[in-house]
Amino acid sequence: MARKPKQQRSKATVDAIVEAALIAIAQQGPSATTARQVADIAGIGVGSLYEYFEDKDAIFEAAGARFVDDTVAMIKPLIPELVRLNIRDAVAKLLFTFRDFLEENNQLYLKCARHAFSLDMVIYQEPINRALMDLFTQYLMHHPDMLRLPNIPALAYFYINGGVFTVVRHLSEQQPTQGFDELVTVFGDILASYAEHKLGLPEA
Amino acid sequence: MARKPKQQRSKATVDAIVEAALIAIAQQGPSATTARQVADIAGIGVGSLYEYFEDKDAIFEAAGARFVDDTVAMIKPLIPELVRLNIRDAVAKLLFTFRDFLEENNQLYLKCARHAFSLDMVIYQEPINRALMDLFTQYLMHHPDMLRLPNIPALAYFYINGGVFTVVRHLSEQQPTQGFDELVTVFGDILASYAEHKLGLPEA
DNA sequence: ATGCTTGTTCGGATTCAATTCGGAAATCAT
DNA sequence: ATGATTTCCGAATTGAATCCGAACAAGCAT
Repeated sequence: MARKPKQQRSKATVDAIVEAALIAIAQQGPSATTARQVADIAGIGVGSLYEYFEDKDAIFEAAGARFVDDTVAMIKPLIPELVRLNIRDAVAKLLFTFRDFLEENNQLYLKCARHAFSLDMVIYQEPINRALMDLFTQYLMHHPDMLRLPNIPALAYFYINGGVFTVVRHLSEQQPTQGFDELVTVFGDILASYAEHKLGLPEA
Repeated sequence: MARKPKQQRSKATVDAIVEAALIAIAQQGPSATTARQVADIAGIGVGSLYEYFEDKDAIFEAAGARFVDDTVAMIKPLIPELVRLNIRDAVAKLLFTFRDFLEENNQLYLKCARHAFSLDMVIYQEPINRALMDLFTQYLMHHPDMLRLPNIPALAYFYINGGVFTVVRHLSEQQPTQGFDELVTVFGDILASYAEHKLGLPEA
């Protein structure tokens, strides 16, 4: 970004640009949105875009960062509560909250997330994965039996990466083959089965 | 523009364009590759690109289609063999074969796959999912006990979508947190645990 | 308030990639 | 081998991305 916004006025401009980028991405995806469109939506001149952003990609990265930060901010406060639930309930609570979050603002974030899984973009989502990994870890700490599970890192890797992608894809589906509820059940069952099968029959 | 190649000569040109597109995408991703680069790699003039493709996106779609067809062609013949194995072995065999396939040609396909998970592109990958779904279904048919499993469609949806994404992401990882082998083990265990937990203790 | 410095906005000018198109070259059919 | 068809191409056009210096606004003394 060429400059740092010093005054309140320019902070608002940067903010308007990021918001506009999210709207444009949701509407048409990043590759189809032009700089002029973003400027128009933000209600500013084209040239102003480049005062605070190196190029179009930098704008999209900032928009992605906004999404990621909001997502993390949604997950973090849930952790203390989720950690006390059994696996199925924790998974269900998390997924329903996540869905509601993605559906907000007329699916603004869901429609953006559709474009976020190019593995080049995915690095910017790392904070989300870290937050979920944190949740996973803290859950294990509150259920020490589960620390005996084999392959915990690989399990978490698959569950988190595969889970986020699958949920976003399912919610984006035009005509889903099955309901979200069934998916939530399976998500919970898979993890619970793994734990119960590998350990014995714990879990209240 | 958008003509059909009639002669052998032009078929070769179209082929060269598709190959060139795959190479370019692997190197820099679609949004960073220019029409001129593709033409240069293919060893043809820029204008020739537009004889058989509407625009740059159409070229990328064709490249994607090539990848998808090759992938399906890799999966299909495996099915009869996989269907006779126990879950863990079947999953392992499939994943190792899939990895080798992605690693071919100096990771050409792996490096392309990195860019294929934007959910706009993902529709073109549907044949891959169908092939995997077919494998899943036929596996169940050969192990009829498993037909009693609850939520099979949702299970398959999560397992296939999440699995493909996770594998490609892991293989693309610069410095993986865990080995591919651990991931394969978890993939097998997760599915086997679900089956064994839900049914009783089947599976040889 | 006034003058000065710094921060901000903007749109015309520039640059570069995508796409078009008409003519030249190759292939085909007779 | 000649006319018809197919293919190839690169110069010209188009449009989006980016730059930049003039014009405007805010901060801050005095």
